[in-house]
Amino acid sequence: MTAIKESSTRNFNKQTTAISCPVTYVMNKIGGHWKPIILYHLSNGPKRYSELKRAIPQITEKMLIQHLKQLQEDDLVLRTAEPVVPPFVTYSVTSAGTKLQPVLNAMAIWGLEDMEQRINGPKK
Amino acid sequence: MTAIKESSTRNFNKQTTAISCPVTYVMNKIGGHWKPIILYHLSNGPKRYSELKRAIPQITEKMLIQHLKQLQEDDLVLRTAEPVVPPFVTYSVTSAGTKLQPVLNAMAIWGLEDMEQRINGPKK
DNA sequence: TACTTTTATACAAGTACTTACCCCAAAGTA
DNA sequence: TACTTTGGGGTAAGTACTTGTATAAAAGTA
Repeated sequence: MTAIKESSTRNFNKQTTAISCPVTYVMNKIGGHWKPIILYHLSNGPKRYSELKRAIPQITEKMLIQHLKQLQEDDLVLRTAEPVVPPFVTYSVTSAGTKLQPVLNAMAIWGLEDMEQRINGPKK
Repeated sequence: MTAIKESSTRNFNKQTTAISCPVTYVMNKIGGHWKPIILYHLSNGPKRYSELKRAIPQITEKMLIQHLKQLQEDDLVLRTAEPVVPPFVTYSVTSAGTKLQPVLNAMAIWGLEDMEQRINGPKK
């Protein structure tokens, strides 16, 4: 997960901004190219690690695991492992993750509308 | 604005994901640590470049200009320059930027609630 | 003349994020 | 024995994002 240099200006800004700006706080949790997609695939119900991997073919395993871990730390996703061999691990969204869905939907709606206007021009 | 390597896998993923995932599309527009803050300061009315700079002391001029440019390209912010010396430049939000405000608010509300729960624990 | 103000631009260096590739355990199966 | 399956871990390299510092133009002012 590549260590972060605590003392960097960048990191300091990130920390302090996240505290004073709730929007940045949210973006730190769902930013990056893969997290919204993972959350989307999990929103239809729990999925196994390998199902996610198949559902998102472009993602590398490294990225998938890394983001799943971060989403766990942020309490948006729950990991359930059964101690069998081969392993059986299931991921699902938590209640906090569920409450986030309307926000993601609102973003999606704006995004779709914006894309459309950019293609067709503003409607009369 | 540091050139982007068109052929990189990363850039390819970014492009294709933005097309198929409207949430990522939105995040590409308002992601980064400074854009939401700039939009917030502009939401209360137009501001001059130097006013923004004073309002956000931690930001470097480089970052401020860069993000303002990107916001212009994304049609979220409007730049109005009067041809005088010294320059007089005003920034304001466009209609697309205004329509984005409710989304930002929804994010802020979720963020505040999430922060609170994380501090006080879940309420009964 | 020298210095200030405003709105930037250019270049280099530092830091973070992503990708690519190789490795592992333990049980089941051919 | 050799190979497959599942859910990962580790390291290095490539790419993007942020910061830091220097510089500019043209008018006004000390």
